[in-house]
Amino acid sequence: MPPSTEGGAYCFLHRSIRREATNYNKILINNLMSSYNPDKIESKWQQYWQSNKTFKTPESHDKPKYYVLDMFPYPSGSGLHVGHPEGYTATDILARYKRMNGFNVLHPIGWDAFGLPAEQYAVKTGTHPRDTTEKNINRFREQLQSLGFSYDWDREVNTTDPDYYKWTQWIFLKLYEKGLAYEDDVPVNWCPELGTVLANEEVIDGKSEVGGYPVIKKPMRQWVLKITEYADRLLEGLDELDWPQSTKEMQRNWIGKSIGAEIDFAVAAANASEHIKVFTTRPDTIFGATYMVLAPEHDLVNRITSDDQREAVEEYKQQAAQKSDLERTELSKEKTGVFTGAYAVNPASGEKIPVWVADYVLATYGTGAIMAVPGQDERDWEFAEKFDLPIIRTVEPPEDFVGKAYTGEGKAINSDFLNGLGVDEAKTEIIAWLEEHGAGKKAVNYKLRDWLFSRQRYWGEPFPIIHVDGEPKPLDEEHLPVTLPEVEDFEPTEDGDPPLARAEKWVKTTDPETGKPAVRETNTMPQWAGSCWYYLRYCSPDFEGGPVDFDEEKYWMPVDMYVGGAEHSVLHLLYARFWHKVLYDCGVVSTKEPFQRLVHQGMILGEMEFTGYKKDGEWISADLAEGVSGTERIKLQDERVEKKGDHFVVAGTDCMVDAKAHKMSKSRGNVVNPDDIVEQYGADSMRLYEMFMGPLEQVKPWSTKDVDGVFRFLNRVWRLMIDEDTGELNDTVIETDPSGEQLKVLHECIQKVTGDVDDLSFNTAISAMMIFINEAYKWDNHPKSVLQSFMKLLSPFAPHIAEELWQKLGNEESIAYADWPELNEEYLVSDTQMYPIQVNGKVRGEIYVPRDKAKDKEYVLAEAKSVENVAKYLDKGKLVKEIFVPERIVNLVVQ
RNA sequence: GCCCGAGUGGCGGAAUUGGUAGACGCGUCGGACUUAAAAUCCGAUUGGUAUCUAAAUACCAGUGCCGGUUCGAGUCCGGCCUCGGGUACCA
Repeated sequence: MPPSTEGGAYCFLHRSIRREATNYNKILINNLMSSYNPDKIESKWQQYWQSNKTFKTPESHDKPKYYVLDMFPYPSGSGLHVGHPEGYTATDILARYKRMNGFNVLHPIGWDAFGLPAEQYAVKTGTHPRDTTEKNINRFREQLQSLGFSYDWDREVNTTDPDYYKWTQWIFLKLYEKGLAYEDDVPVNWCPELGTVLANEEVIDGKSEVGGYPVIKKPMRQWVLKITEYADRLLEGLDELDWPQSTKEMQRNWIGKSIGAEIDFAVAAANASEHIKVFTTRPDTIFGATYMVLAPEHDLVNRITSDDQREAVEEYKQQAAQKSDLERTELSKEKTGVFTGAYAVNPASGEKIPVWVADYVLATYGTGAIMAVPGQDERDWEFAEKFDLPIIRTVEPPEDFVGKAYTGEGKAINSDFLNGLGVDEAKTEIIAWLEEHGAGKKAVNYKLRDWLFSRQRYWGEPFPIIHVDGEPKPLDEEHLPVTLPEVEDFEPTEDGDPPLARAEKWVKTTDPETGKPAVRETNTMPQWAGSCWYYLRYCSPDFEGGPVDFDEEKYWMPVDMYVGGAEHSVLHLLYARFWHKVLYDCGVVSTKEPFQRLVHQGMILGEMEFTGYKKDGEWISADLAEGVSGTERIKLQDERVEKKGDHFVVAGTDCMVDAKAHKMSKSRGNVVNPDDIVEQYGADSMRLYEMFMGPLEQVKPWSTKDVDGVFRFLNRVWRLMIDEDTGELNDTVIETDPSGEQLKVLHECIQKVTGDVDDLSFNTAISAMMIFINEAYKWDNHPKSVLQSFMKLLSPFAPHIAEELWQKLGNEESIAYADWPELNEEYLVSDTQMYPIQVNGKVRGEIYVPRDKAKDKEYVLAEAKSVENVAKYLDKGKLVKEIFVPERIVNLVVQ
């Protein structure tokens, strides 16, 4: 994935309890030798898993499969931050859980390793991006392994590996073959000061993110992928996916399908052969079209502008061209435009209407021209009002309607043969009429643009394209991969050509087919390319006959669970779906959609911060401080703040403070480094805490002191079983038949954990395990069978401690493939049933009834009424109704 | 502006179909153990009122705000407010 916010080094002052303890006397140290020691057991089991290849993906297809995937990371220089392990822990729990439930699990990881930071570092230091990338990957791998994730490391993929990008290039050739890749002159973000092209994300307010230099649009020859051809299929495919509604909605909006009509308006000027084609979703309002607008970039502008208006139009075009996209929208409150001097004929009414140029019409959407219907369009109304153009309502607004343009439902008026029809009927009617008169037809439009697929960068996949006689020509498959050439300098050339142009020997080549001189394509692919299909490579990472072995794809795909950040809701997920559908059409894959279920983990924010404001040395309220000059922001410790009403105030005052958890960022200095947490508490605590914080998909503030809670829990688990003096099992851990109570507690835990893991409610699953341990501490014996079952429940969450204790309980095999405990509902039933007794909906008492009477309405009601505190209410009034919900509640209604 | 999501103790959160609001954890307070500290263990912890004190019990209010449906609403319906995310002249 493209780099997101990166973490920096952050040093924790909070020191480990275990570490501190080492300064104390010998006895203590001896004890510590047998106390819970994550350092020791975690490295032991990580080595065990690795040397035994415990998590090697099964080769056979004999069991049901489960493919659980993380969005692979961009290996940045700052290493993992605490956001990464959140999703990774969730998927790891699922992977381990499914293995124990008899699934063949594919749980891989890899590196989205092309990208800008390594290249920028190369520009600055001359270090080859390959070296930077390799170093970063090694760091990431180590960090991931230190968290005990059960990835199959034999299936690791790396987008920068020529053996991988060979197939990225191969897929590009398929796109080219199918006519889905073409060259076009496209305006790009060109920064003259930096002498480079910038990605949209690198341009902020029309200036370069780095240096703040102006950025202009400059047309350049670019590769473009025809994703628009798949717009409909990308839209329809969404329906069957188990994805967050909001993400599907965002993709739908992005594709932006709208159904309407294309209508031709004849130009009523001297040279009357011209037509203006418009797209509209409201053809029913055509009788209200009182003028037309062309985008400033529209081809027809020059041809139809009258001589006396030419100067004004030219000037307007100039102005519009200089505006950045942002300026255009920023100034949107005030509409601008110029009359062309030309008129067109409304094909429905036969009226002559003026044609204007205005930048509120976008050249890139629809036909770049509109029929303006101020009566039913707010923008048109605004424009018409400003330039005093006629307004005709063609839909009758409701009587109580107050406002300008009316865009709602209603009967057609002022519309000749459409009068009286509703909006939908009128649309159908007018489209038929237009088609009949050759003036228009039904049409569909999309917001989705074709995908600009080339970058003027070094660190990306080279295109498998040469140019012969100025024409692009694809290379044959046998010439793949086209590997990146070595260059001295990673910056663009002085002419603005991409860095690859510096590799002259590489660029100048010959056409292998004809022997003619040829030049190689010097653009590279964008970072999205590698991430568009990596999930397929995992199915058969060493396959040499194509991007993926069809049989493996057929078994493993689609991805059953895909977890990653919501920031990839549109682009990555849409591009990957697009490629997947193309590969489906090529017969490379058997599935129409790659990711069946998708979940976004919520962002982890920094620790809660309190900020107070002072002016002239006095506290002032935060809500008053904004915009007041000379205020001073002061970060406050927790104890200097107290809650008053709905908000927090500086202790002892009425001055409000800002209480907020902020996004982690280097500049704010609130980045938490997972390494520090692992060092202090161990990987199991880290995993457990990240899952215990709250629901996976929710945004949550980090709180290091809360890690103590899960760390204590693991200590309690350890001590329940292990005698700290001997390091052996406690005397209470014995081979014996569990009591009914013990079975009840265990099976309640089994039920809760199993259900919660299925629902991804990891936080409540952990809470259920805590309850189990709290209960188990009350027992004077601990049957091994019960503890074994509990260790299985714990193992997906805290695998190291689970393996260690599993072994201490006498098991020789890893717990990773132990059978998940089976729920026996019989054990859940207690001897008595408790009923809360309400009077008029308020709880006034509770009763316990024997199990065999639990559903006996007469009995329960009689018992209920005999409760002293209930009876006193019954005495006061008349019992009018009795509500009895079996095994739930009793409510007595008294008047 | 539009589209999504969320508002529950001092804090993170729980309550999966309308059925005892605050599980579990953090923090805080009190106690036990200890020469002492740490660790550990036990108890209390939404606010208020009443019963002489304590224990205990009872009652009232309480899930962003206002209203509704229901025997019963954190949960359902209508109208707002606040925060977060996305998107923005898309005809």
